[in-house]
Amino acid sequence: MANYLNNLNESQRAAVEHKNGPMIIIAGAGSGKTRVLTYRIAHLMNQGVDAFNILSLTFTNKAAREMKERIADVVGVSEAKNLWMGTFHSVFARILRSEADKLGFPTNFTIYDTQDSVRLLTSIIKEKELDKDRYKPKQVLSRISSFKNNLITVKAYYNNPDLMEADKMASRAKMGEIYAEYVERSFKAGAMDFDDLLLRTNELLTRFPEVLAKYQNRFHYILVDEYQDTNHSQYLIVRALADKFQNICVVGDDSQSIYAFRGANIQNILNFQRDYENVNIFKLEQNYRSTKTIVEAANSVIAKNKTKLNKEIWTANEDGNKIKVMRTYTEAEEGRFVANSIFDNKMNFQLQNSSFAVLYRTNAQSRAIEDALRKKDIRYKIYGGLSFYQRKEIKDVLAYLRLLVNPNDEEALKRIINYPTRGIGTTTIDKLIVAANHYKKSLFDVLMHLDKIAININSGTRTKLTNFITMLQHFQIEARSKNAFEVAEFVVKQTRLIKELEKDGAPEAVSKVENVQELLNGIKDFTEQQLKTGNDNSLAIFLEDVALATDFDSDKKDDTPRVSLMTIHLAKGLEFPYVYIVGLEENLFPSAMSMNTRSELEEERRLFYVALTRAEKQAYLSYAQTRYRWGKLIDCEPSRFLEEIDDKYLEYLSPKESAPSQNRFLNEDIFGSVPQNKIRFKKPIQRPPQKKAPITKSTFKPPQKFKKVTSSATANQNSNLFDNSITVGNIVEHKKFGKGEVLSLEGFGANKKAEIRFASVGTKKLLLQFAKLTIIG
DNA sequence: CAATGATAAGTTTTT
DNA sequence: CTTATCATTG
Repeated sequence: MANYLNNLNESQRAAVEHKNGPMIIIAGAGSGKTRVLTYRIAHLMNQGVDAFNILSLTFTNKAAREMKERIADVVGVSEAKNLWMGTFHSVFARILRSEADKLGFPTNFTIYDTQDSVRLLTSIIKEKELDKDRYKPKQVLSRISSFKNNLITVKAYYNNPDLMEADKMASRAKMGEIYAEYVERSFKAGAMDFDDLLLRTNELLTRFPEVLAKYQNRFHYILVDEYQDTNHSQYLIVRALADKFQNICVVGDDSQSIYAFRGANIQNILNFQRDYENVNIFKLEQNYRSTKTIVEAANSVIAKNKTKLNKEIWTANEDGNKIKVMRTYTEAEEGRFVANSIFDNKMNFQLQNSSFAVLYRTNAQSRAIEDALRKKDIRYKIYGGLSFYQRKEIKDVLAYLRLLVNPNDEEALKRIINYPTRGIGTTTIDKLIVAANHYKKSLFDVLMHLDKIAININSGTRTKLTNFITMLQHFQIEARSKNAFEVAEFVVKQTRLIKELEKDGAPEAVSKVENVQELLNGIKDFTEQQLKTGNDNSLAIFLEDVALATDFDSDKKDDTPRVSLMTIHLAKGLEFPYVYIVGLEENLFPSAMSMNTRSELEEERRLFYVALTRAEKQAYLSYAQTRYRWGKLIDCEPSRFLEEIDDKYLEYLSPKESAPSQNRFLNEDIFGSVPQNKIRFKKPIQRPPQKKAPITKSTFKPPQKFKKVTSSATANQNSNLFDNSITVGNIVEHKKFGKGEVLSLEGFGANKKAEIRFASVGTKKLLLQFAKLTIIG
């Protein structure tokens, strides 16, 4: 079985065979990094290292699972099972569970997700009667998060005049107070947020030398993937654990560091050689994934960054096609371009949907793509966005389960104390919170001892609260004799949650019911799985998996090949033959929020680099000249990244410069079923510089067929663009507002608005493209 | 206290 | 445009 080494090139093999001492593998995009990592682990095991002594930290749980499978192919399933493998968060959550008592946490501590954290902060800010516009819960959370990621505890915060000064300057002087209360409250609730999982691990390892020694001795070999995306807290954990044996292997690519916004510190990888002695450096510079064009184009982009390690990514692959650039007038057209192009490629080259990925900067962009794909009957799957477990109906059910596992879980309790409605309103809940804070007890404790505390609640409400508690206790008793699935089923039945949803009657309620049912199925699967593997099938583990699940983990058994839609962040580590990167516009990509500093911009550029290097055969870049933002049409400029790619790698599918109005029809023809390669432009068609000519009736008359489409505004959002028949003085009729007189017109094209005085509702400004107006005089 | 409708605010990126 | 929060009424 040792022949796996023959599958490696020289530098890969050297990295796999290096056994002891600190080592860093600088692995360029597509250089076979995962393969090296898996083979290295398998190789260690083949050389007699016990699986129990290997800790491997990956970026997603899915990556861990897949690596385990591949290792199992080499060393056998039963051996591979014993490996410690997973994300930082999941591995250390597991360790924290077994050591929780030392830190004063219950073994069944809850993991707060972002939403829970935000809710708790909202509550705290309200209780302290602070201005919630000044203290925006989300911003406060990200500040606290950065404290935690840098191991700044509440105490450390108060010992740091600079930090306090900074908050004062930002007129958030009470930041420390909020931070303290937040920590106190989550502790009381027996809950850790995402950052706590790392911070508390650090606390555990620092405060308890015997615990540190235990895990140091357990993990003889430590491997960290995506090292460029580790934050300070993670860095310290790794350092502490590796301190004894120094068998630390980190893998990463500084060019793919894209998580600075959540505390990732690119210096971790840049300084690795300074942090450890006698570091062995391995560079994987040969790209096996992409064509020469793609590799070199990506190189030409990343070369613009100043902060980076020296490496030269090259490939022996064929040149391949040029990267195709498409400009469209609207985002809807951009979607259609993508859908049609995928369709054509599928037909021309007999490809499956799974060969394609559409990557975007923000989740909101998926909509236009989805619409277009649906119209073409192309199956797709969206990764990320609102994940299944974040949906309201799911979180509600989960809240009940969370409460069974950890009654002190404040956020879960607040969530369901009045859902389904049982007559316990905000006034009562506020009173309970005040009491809980006063007695320094959890909400649940207060509820349990209502009769023993001073609280002003009338007898009717008191009964309701007692009933609620009785119900919970009932659930707890059931939970003792039932498995996770049975409990969940019982809870859903008893609370009539599904009935509640059904009586709602809204169209989306149906899918909510389905979702709850699917959750139950999921728990059933989980229970059976756990039973089979002999693992603990407790609800606690299920809830932990749910809280830490990366979206990729929830792969449903569904073998229909689908086009993948995801943000570029989620695409890291993946590869697809055909990749469409959409929305290449200034303020979108690079994001408007990330253009203030050089380092932010460099991160955006790395993001673009990551996107580009996902492609194996063919990359497409597209941008729209207008885009809807909050319902308003805005003009867009092409992204600077388009300019940054050496022109020799690009091929423009649309004329580089031309009036949008004329171009629109050209594009419309391209969208037809004509095979694409017949109408490609070899060179950008140069047109006289004619920037954004306002579209007015006098410039041209649209062909008849477009006019016809206009009648249905939903079919083509720009439809009324060409409907210029309305003039000042017209009497028009509106479906809802009735008759009115057109007072004035403003704006052009899709932005064209009319001010109309209606007899019924007075004067209103309406966007012509949406308002369905009939001219009656 | 609950249900309904009005208004405001918000989109980077995620464990 | 969508979601969350607020204000009003029953």
